Amino acid sequence: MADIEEFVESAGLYFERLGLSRTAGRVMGCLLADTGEAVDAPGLCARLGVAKSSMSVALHQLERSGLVERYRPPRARRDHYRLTEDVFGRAFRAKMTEFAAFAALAEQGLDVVGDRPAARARLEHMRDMYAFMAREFPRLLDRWDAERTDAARRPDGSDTDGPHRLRPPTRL
Amino acid sequence: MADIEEFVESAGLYFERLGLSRTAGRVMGCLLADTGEAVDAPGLCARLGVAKSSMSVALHQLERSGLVERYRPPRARRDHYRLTEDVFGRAFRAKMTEFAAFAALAEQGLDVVGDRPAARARLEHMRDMYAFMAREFPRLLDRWDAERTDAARRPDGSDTDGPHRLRPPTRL
DNA sequence: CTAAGTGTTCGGAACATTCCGAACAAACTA
DNA sequence: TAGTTTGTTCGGAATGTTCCGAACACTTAG
Repeated sequence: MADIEEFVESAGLYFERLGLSRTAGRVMGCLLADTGEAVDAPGLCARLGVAKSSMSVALHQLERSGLVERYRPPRARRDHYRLTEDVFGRAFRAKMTEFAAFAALAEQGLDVVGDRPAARARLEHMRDMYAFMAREFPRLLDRWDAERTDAARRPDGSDTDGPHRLRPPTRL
Repeated sequence: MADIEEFVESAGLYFERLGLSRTAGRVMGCLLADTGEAVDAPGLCARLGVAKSSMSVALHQLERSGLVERYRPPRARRDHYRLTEDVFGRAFRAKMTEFAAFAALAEQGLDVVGDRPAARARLEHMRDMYAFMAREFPRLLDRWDAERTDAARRPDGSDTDGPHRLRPPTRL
């Protein structure tokens, strides 16, 4: 423990379960804890010991899922990469679309199931529950943002609870 | 479209993205839309065309994740399987543990990262946000249950909105 | 006690995915 | 424009996963 290498590897595992590739997860680990703000592809290749082709697809993956953005510093020859402004908000929003997808799956089931009442009730329950979650989850995000800025306005700790009040609202 | 076979296959894909195996996902599709309440392993094997060994591990997977439960009807020789009482609630709760896991990952990062302020702020943000979600998500489930039973008490449509009021609260 | 039936475990085959190195395309410099 | 650097794409090797069939426990009926 207490080893950065292990953290990067753990991040690889964790983000892999989210549907990314292993190396993409390791890149996330590097961007989160190890490297500074501005990294380039060759640096990440050397850091993780992977070919630049693998790094290319991994970075594309991260870019398309909105977790990482690419930018070109003025007068620079190569692209640089950094975490998106609101990485975790995007990750949560991805979860939300997952909920919507399951609601759609239930809808598809309702289209093909006959009139057996038990199955219909089951699928309607599934559809409504996932739709409810897809609808309410963004509001949870809003609440998080609200409490966060609220804690920033009163950094004396006068708000009630939650660990999120302990820090200023640094826009990571 | 409008084909049960396609729905079962879609369910296989969708639940596969949740970490289950493909056949386990197909079994979920069958239990959701196709088969009746009580199915046995040989029936599912014939229905999906898989070996009974694969079905055994798939059903174990579903049982350990709490989506399916096994029971033995009185005087029956073989086990039967059905969806858990609160399948989707359990699925959501699994998501919640995923949030907690990511909070723990951030904590691990805080243990190994030095005192670079940017990285610390990033990881603290990550930890607090995921902890917030892990904490608040169950309350969303509670709200769902509350509105659902509320809609059941007043099935005249006097509650405001949401598709969940359209059905009686059949405990699937 | 014997035999039939049910469920699990294991080794190997089939399958899909990931990754690397090399070839390719594109952009910038001189 | 020629040459260099950066980034992407592609075929093949390697890795990991899933599935099947067979062998193995365990239970129950007769």
